[in-house]
Amino acid sequence: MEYKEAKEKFISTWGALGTLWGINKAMAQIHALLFISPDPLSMEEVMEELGISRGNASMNLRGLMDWGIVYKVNVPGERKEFFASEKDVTELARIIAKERSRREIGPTVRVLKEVSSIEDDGSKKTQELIKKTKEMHELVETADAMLNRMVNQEQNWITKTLVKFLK
Amino acid sequence: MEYKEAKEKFISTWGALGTLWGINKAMAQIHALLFISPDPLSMEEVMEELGISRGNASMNLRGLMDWGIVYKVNVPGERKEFFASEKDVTELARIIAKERSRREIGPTVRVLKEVSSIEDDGSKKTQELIKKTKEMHELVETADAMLNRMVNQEQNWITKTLVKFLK
DNA sequence: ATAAACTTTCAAAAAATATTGAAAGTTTAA
DNA sequence: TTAAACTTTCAATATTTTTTGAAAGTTTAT
Repeated sequence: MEYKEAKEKFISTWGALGTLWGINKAMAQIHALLFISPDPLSMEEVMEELGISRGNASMNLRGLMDWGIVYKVNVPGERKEFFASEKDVTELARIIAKERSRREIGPTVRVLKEVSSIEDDGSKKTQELIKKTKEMHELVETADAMLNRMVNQEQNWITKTLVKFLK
Repeated sequence: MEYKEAKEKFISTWGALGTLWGINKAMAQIHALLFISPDPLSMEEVMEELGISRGNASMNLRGLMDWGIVYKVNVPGERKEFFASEKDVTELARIIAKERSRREIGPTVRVLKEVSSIEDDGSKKTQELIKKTKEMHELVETADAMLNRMVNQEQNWITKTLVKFLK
């Protein structure tokens, strides 16, 4: 396997994984392409490399910028815009974890909290609803907090400690 | 908010979250319904509660059984089949983490390993591809291992330790 | 102020995914 | 063995999501 094949394999695999995670194929592939590109790419180059339309490239590049994992880069002497991906994988993980937490977990936790706080009318089904949503609330909150801590501040201590157990 | 509203809110929120995670709406909603139901439900009851067709209920119940989070339950004196969800949230988390790891992370890790092992021809772009896929490989593997450890064996020790930091 | 170079927007089209419902299949009781 | 009770399958349909491409918008150079 040489460069071209490897690159295509990486891009398509990343795209497929993205799909499973609710990120559309084009967006995941654009990210993959920029991630392995040594230099920033223009929209034209992205379209060309991935065989996608101008509109698609434009919208998904903006999507990636909204996620905070792709930046516009100014190339001196060039009029058009160039794009580059965050290259530090740990920073990438930090951003993704944070954004997913904010966009998905947050709203869910709020509903779970709300539902688990309804008045107990004494019926079996109400009690079951309260009990289960309370448990779920606790689980989701704990998992979310762990994830955030892990990719954030206490990163080093926790990573080091956990790594001992993983070896 | 009383029972009916709370229940509907929980089911629809869980369904929406499922969608974001690549699980279809019906499947996530069936799970939510069974999860808060004090007793096992028949296919008929599931169809009725969620307003979905027989075929849809059948296929998605099977899907949930493939994930290992829903079981058939035999109700004495009844001919039809009844279904119940795994009720322990930590067990639920364990099963989901394990299955996602097996189905999604595994194949991705394999490709990353393969791509990062191509021969270095000395070119800048090949070197960047190797470097980036190696880093990504390491990150994904570490995250996956952490997740698995966390929901598995060393669960207690790690949870206790982390919880100190979360407080 | 003009026009060339470039980007964004968005309605329409295409593609992917989920759902239906009825026919085929299976199991159970008598 | 028959038929009723129930479940599964799958082609057709509906829905949702993604993509396109051309018109509208913006920026820059002169």
